[in-house]
Amino acid sequence: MRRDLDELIKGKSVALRFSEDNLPDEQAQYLIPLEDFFQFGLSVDCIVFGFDGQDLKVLLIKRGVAPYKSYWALPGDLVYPHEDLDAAAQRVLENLTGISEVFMQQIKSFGKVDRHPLGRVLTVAYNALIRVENYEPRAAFWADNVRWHTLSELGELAFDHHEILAKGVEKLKARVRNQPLGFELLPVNFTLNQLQKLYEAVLGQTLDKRNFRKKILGMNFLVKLDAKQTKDTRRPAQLYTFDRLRYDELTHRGFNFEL
Amino acid sequence: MRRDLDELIKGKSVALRFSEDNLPDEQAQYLIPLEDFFQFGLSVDCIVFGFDGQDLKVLLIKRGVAPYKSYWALPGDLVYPHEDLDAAAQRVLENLTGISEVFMQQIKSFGKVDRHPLGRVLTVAYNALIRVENYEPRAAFWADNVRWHTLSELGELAFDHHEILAKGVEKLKARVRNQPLGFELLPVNFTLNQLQKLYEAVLGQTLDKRNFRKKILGMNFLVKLDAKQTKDTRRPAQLYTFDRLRYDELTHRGFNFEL
DNA sequence: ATAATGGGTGTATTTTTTACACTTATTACT
DNA sequence: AGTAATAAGTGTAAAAAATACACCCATTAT
Repeated sequence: MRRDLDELIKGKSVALRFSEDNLPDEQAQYLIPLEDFFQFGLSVDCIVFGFDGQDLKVLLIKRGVAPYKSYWALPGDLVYPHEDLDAAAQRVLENLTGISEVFMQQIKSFGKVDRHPLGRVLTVAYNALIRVENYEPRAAFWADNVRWHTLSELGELAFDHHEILAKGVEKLKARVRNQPLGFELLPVNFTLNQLQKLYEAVLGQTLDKRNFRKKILGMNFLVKLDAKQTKDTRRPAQLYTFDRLRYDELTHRGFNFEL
Repeated sequence: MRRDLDELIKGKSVALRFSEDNLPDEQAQYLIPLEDFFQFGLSVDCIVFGFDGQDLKVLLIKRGVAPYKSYWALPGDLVYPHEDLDAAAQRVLENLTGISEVFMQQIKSFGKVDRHPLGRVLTVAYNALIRVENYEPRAAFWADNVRWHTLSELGELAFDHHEILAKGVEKLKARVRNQPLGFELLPVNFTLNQLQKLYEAVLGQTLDKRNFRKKILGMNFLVKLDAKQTKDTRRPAQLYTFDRLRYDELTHRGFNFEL
């Protein structure tokens, strides 16, 4: 196919004038050989993290189409030609899983020549953090199935998604050391033990309960609620919520949240 | 031009078989509409940092071609269709400035629809750190001029390069807090005062001399040399060099280099 | 009533960070 | 040859942060 396209655009150049933009006149014309230019496919892949109270999970879809049909893969697809990158990430995730309006951050781009069997496709990976309670992932479009996976129980993934996922996890770990986590992954109201479990899951190490509380509470971005947890627990646990304003203020000052 | 290309590939799809790859047989065929696929241009932009002993500098080229002819810009150009991304960054930098074999890290991709006046071009930005002494940048290809610029003295840049540069500086600052800097930016042998000046330039704050030395020396990746600095200074300064092995060992253990 | 379970609390010790001022080796000048 | 000027170099005490550590509490299930 690469060759088909090459054939199609070979030798063709386009001379352009841009009347509408603000370039000086003599610069507004530019001759460009098509074959140098529009040679690339562009996709986005979303690494969707969730927390079930115990383990850090990642959302994968089972591909219903070739290539890599019936392999588990990160939710991802081609970007539309007239769509911004960040918007594409949101759209693709919604199309494939039904999850919308999600906190997302660009992680890295992957551009090996042969990473996609159909041609030269660059993919931009995004980390997404979601509250599992808020979303019921449902397979759509060409996804056969959608499911949360524990990081330690992954089989072979489609394309180079294993490498991409590893990078996403690495970035998440780096992030948790510099800014508070939980806004996005925990329920709006949560207990300190839930928060600690989350940190332990992400960092992959246990933390001292008293020291953790001292530190977190000392950062002053948690608000103690009147309510307590009423669930099946034994002693009811104090509920907290994040003080977004206070947090933004702190991050703006370059505050360090390292545990 | 967008329209010209649209015209060219409109309605065309390609059915493919991949005999050479390792996909199961029934997945090896895939029908793909061309207009969804090869719609994107891909470029790399290099943010080249250097240190002159006083200020942090960035290497810019003066564009000799439209668009943005005679604007200062980050060295960057289109990626070849059969070229890996990281390789492209090295090649582009060498083509435009003569600088080769450089330490580079991918920073971020920029993909706004309108960021390039000629069409949809995604760019992947790289941070490069170089020893100014080792390279004599010379303009080549379509570069009219190449020059080191101080960060505080920048005019308007081509494309969205101002945004890209800002991101690169931000990442450099974040990096200097987690791993030692200087391997790439300082001469092989250097004095502690040079190293301190570098840290101060990157972090944008002054540091206490005694505390800085205590900290840096305590990390044990500096080797005291027999030589002293013979230059025009007053009292001759002790020269040091980096112990690369020791440093790699530390980074591998997740050591924290924060000042 | 009681056993079981996860929730909650404080202090002493060690380590790290910070603040701070004078002496030394050289060059340039007279 | 003496002296002024300049950047290099050095240690300690006080404050802050990190760590280690063990028991009581409020509820549910039996």
